[in-house]
Amino acid sequence: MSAELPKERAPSIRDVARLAGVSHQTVSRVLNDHPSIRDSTKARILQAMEELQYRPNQAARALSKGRSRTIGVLTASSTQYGPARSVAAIEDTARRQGYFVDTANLSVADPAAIEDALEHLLDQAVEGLIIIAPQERVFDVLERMSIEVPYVSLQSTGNHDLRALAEDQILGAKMATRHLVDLGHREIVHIAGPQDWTEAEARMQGFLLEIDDAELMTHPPILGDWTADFGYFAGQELLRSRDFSAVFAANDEMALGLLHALHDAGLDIPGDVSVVGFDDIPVSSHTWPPLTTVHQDFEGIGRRAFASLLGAMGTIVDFPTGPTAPCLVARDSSGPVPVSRLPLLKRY
Amino acid sequence: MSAELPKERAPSIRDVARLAGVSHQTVSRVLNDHPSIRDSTKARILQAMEELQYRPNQAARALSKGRSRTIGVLTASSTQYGPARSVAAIEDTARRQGYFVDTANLSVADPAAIEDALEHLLDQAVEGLIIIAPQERVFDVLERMSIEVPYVSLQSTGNHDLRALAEDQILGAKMATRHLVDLGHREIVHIAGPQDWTEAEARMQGFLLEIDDAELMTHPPILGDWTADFGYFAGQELLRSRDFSAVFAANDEMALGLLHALHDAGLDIPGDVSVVGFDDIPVSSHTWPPLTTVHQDFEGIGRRAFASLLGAMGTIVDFPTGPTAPCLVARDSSGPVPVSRLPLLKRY
DNA sequence: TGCTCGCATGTGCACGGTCACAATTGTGAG
DNA sequence: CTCACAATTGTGACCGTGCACATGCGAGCA
Repeated sequence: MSAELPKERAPSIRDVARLAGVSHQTVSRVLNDHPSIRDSTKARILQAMEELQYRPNQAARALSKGRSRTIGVLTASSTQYGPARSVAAIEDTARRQGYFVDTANLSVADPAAIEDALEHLLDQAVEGLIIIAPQERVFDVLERMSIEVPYVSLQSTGNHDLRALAEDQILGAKMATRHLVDLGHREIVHIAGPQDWTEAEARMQGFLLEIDDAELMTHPPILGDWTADFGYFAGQELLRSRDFSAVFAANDEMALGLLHALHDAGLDIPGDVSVVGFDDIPVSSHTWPPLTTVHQDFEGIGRRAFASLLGAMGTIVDFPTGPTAPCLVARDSSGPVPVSRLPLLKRY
Repeated sequence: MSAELPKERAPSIRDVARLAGVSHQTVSRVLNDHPSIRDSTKARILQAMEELQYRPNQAARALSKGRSRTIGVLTASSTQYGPARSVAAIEDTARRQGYFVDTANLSVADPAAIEDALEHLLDQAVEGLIIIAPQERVFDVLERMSIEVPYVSLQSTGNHDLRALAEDQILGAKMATRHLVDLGHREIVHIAGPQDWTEAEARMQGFLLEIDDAELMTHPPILGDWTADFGYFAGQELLRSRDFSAVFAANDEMALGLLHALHDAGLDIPGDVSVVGFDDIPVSSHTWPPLTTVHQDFEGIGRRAFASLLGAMGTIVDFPTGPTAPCLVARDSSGPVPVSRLPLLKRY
């Protein structure tokens, strides 16, 4: 904690000008590195800035240029590992490009809250929006408010060039499913994410496509809410009502809850049941047993989203946005289908 | 994605004034709800605003008032559950109070990066700073840059009125340790967090205080880095070199890694070894076995930090900041000390 | 030598609010 | 009916930068 008592105004471009013996405009030119300035003048000005600890006033700049150099990030799940990671990457990339990032977090995703959060971001005159709250409702509100700012959704609704992301999700889910099929599993069930999340849908789609490819059948996926609690609940349900030798959960948290339920029932993993998750959150390699999952490049996704937004804002993008294709990380929660599986499961 | 072609300037206070047939100043008064305005006039102006979709320009306001209504959050670990949760709470509270939040994330915590991030925030003319990067280095940089903005650290260095937080950390650690002592454990080891994190220090301190109170002895704590990977490594080390019946890990991730190592060694939890974590991250209730841990009110901490910052910024705080004392959540990873423990452990 | 041209720099205003102060209108007492 | 005084509204300057345009100056060329 600290503060200066005088509370005087910060030095302005004119203060610098006076000290350097030039006009304020010349100082401005230095700030925007205009080509034609004598080197000696420039040096003098830079020194004056240094001396006064000059710091350009963003508000004034925004006012006069009509550009805030700020983007808004609307997130509905900033406490989850993936989104948090992506947001961090967005912030990092944006900062490098001289942009500021304003975040608005949705604790509840009802329309009023969504609108409130968007209003807040718009009040800041953001030049673009990144949405990490892929519920359809958000887009409804976005539509209704007739937002005049370019926006990009991390989860891709398919309208813009982030489509690649959705494809990655499908691919990842196919890889996970294929992995189980290759291990000999024939009765595989899927615990999906919330219906209105594009990611959840893509993963489910990938699962179903692969099941179809392998000419297998499956029960309708259970629709969850991403939480470990739900995974636990789903596990209990599955044990009560279904025959299966493998489960593909749409994210690691649900997979974790599922493991818990299976353990509770005295089942061996992967002896009795194989489990595969999605995301590769940091604890996945230390669950018991360590979780087979699909690794995602959350940071790449974030960078890509920002690049895409810059594009939509009319800026040419010239920095690496390198996304990585998802890859399967086979650990110990998945294994060959047990020969003696059926009698064991029938008990439940 | 969407955009208006005309690209005309947004309506200003003067446009509203013209439409309502008043002076721009009167409009301004409505915006700042000045007391003496005729109701009829006010109504007319409000309607004009509505009609023009008027939105006050924050940049202009900031420029003329010299206040940005923005606070900066510097975080070094925004992808971890606790900090993420606190940041979300800060953002939420700030928004409710009409403040904007600018975040800068430290991917690496070297002085240059810290300085860069701080520069970025100061460029935005933030009125206050919340630091969630409690490494001492950050404060060194803060000192060196002679920041003129009030700041508050989420982890409390003891200089300001967040001291309560540190006390909570100590208390929580004491509760965890006491829990193990009460179960009959006499050889308890501690896996601590990084040395330069105030939280890690507070938890270690709580542990040592309680051990002392119980007139027990302990090995010097192992200094970790908060990650599950480290917890796993630490577990292997402990098994190789120490006798113990219980471990108190400074956070849940490390506790998780530790569980993994213990499982690998074929040990039963809590039959052979009891484990207690700290934080109560959402997956803790679904690890195997479910983890006994200390629940923290991350949101309360965030709110409290913001309130404290407002105080430092000279604003009277009049909203609930309710922090919750930490509480022990006893699950299945801790149990009575095994009678036949010593011979079993000696093997390692 | 006179004129054009490009570089380096200066002048004045606009951006969209707020503030201090002035002007106008309304109200009640004498 | 008049006047003091409060309630309401208006006027103009200013916050810090950037832009459009003007100016001064030296070089190149006929």
